[in-house]
Amino acid sequence: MSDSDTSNSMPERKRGSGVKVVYDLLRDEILDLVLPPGSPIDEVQLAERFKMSRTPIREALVRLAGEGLIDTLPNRSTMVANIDFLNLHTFFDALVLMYRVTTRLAAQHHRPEDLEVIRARQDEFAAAVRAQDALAMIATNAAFHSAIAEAGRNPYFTGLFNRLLDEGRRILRLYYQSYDDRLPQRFVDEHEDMIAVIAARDAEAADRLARTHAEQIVEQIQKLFARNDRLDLVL
Amino acid sequence: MSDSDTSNSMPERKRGSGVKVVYDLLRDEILDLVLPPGSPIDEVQLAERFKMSRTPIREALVRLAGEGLIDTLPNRSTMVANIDFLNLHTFFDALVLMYRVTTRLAAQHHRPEDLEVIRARQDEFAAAVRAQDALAMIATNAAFHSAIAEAGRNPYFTGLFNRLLDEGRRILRLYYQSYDDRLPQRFVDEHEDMIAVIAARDAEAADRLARTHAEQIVEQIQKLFARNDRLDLVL
DNA sequence: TGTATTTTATTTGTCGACAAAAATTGCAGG
DNA sequence: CCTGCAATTTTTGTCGACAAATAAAATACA
Repeated sequence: MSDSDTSNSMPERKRGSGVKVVYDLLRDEILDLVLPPGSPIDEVQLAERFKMSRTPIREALVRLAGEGLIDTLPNRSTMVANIDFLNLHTFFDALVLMYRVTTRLAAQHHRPEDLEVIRARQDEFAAAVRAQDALAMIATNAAFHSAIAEAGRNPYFTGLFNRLLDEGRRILRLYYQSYDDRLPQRFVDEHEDMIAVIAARDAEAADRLARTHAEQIVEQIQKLFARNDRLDLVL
Repeated sequence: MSDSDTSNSMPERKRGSGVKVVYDLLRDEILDLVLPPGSPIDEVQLAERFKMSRTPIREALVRLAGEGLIDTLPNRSTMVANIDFLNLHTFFDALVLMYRVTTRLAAQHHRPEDLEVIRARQDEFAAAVRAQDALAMIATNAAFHSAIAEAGRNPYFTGLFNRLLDEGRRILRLYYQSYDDRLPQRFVDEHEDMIAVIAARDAEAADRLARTHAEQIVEQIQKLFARNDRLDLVL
């Protein structure tokens, strides 16, 4: 055996890092649907899984609840937040608007180093499309647009937008785990166009492109829904 | 003596209510600048002030940190979040856009009972203007627009908008506590116009009105800043 | 006197335990 | 067999205590 577990009863974990570990992992598991919507969350189970007290677990849960990723009834069980399919249009409205405004702001306020990051994300997205890896497409697409939003440098918008992208990741994964459609190559091309107009600092064109791009994505999602709604409607 | 403190060592406080009490009060004190930006927050002091353990205090602080009302350095002191005067334009951008979109959605999706609430808020705002109570104006104005946003029924937008209104409350209070300018009667009239176009379900007019209204408020704030900047510039 | 280093004090993160609330089970009576 | 109540188990909110990390103070040394 290696030296990693010889005389080691210390937690080997730095003070204050516990919450972050739990928070990050739970967050990923929720967004990846490893913990599907409605799953009960047991504090003591998590406590023994991470080998720490319930206190840091609880703090992580409070933060997740603050972001709307888990629902917590007082004195009652806490569970992974459900997806409100009945009001999806509010999600789409917000998503399209944030696509537009963040891309527009990126065209206005980006700095040279931002473009490199955006370019890198686009390359990753293109690779995912080539590999026809639907899950990777979802993740890299979100990262691409998040990078654009960061270049816009408005923390209020990036905050909301990242939350929307997270929620979208959950929604898409819900369908792409059974149907591995490949997102069209067109999205890759549109991303290229978006990079071009951002680099050219053309705010109007950026807005226009982002809008049509977002609306196409929304349409794509709605198509998936229409196709699946007659199968597993479990209201 | 009455029977309220005879044989009463019970906390007289319901289980689970502690966090909410602390959260609500701290939140109000932060927004009202009773706790000015940069104030240190001492957990144990709060604990003895509210006569409870540090645990619920901590949970309230985590939630406040999630909303950006306090900043918390790991293993270091936590303090009331500062106002980023250098990037106020990002705040204004977000505020104007949310004014527009929430008012537009209210015109599209409001129900009859929403109008009654909005009307009530507007009356309160008008009363505050008549009384020339600047602090009440700030609060009732925020409540008025928050009610409009609720009528728009998009939780993503209302969430961000309420946060922006909170931040605006802090910013305004910072100046109105020394300068009790009276916000012009024009705002009252514009509010009336907004109610009218919302009731008429005229989304375009609602958008237009909200935009000019918001931009006037921003202008008002910027005037205050220009006037005060040459006095207490403490960079 | 000023600076570096050790010592003390304060504060924060974590823990185990306990008590209240809800969920579950067991039981009695119809 | 079902229904309503009592007892038990499980789960959640709170507490006091302890230890790590940092800040402050004290001391040593140049």
